[in-house]
Amino acid sequence: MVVKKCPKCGSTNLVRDYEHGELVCADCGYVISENIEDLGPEWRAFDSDQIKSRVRGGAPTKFTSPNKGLVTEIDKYDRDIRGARISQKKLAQLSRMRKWHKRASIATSMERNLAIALTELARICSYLGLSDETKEEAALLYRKCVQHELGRGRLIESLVAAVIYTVCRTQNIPRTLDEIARVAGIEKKEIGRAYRFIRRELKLNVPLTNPKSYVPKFCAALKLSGKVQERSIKILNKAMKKGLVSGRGPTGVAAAAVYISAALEGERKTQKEVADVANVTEVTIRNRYRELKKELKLKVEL
DNA sequence: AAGACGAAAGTGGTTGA
DNA sequence: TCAACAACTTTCGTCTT
Repeated sequence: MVVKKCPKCGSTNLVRDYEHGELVCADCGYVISENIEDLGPEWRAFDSDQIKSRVRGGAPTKFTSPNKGLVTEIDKYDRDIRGARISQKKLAQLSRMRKWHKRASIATSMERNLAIALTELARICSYLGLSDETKEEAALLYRKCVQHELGRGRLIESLVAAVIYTVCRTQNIPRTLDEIARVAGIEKKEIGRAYRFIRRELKLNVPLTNPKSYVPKFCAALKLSGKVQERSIKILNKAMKKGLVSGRGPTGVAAAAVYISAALEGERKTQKEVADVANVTEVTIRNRYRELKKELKLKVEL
């Protein structure tokens, strides 16, 4: 995979905001591109040699389809290979073949489980606006869970939700347990339990949620400028050095930083507006805001 | 009238015995 | 499994713009 760097500060710690198609530097807040390009393999060919060398590659292996994308399908183009029409009798036969071919391909119970899980996974990812890359990562992790026989005595859906949550955390994509619980239709408590379980069993090292990754999301929702984003990131960097971040809810910290930055940049939002998009209360914003103001000696004029 | 502020009491989750 | 604990929320009264 191509590792991109921030042109401003050189950091590789980039955060994606898929809802608004932006790539943002987590260290200085610089907005790198309006449209996130496809980071997957490039299948273009520029001359005939390349065409020859690449044409037999086929599509990239997909973890989201039950058979990893390597299917033999009987198509629905009811002609023989010369393009002549097929008789009614043959047509019925073909349709039966299609049916059984399809059934045979999801025959074992594990594969049936996967088929259900991956459908659900695709649905949730789409609702959460997650990229294909993230979706594939989640599908891969789900397969790993199945191999390790996690998920026994657990709803398929809660494992799927937990896997998605895990991948979002590792990829620094700002999605809260609440958001995932809402679209998955599973209780937050249940997802959290499944999440801790797979983290323990697979010995995953999931980093703490960085408040910085929420900044682009909140700013976009509040229609705030890139200036505010950069400022928020700066504030959060300082806050982290002072230890004002650990132990506190990442959304609350991020919300306070955005609230302060908006005021400093003359794009003031009310505490309630910020609180709503961050899904915390005004009181929490006030508490974090007070800490930040005190420790960082910020001069915020009302 | 609306927003900002903070105190006090209540809630749900984590942790350590 | 239970109790202590910290973070967060709810609620409410007061002050500021």
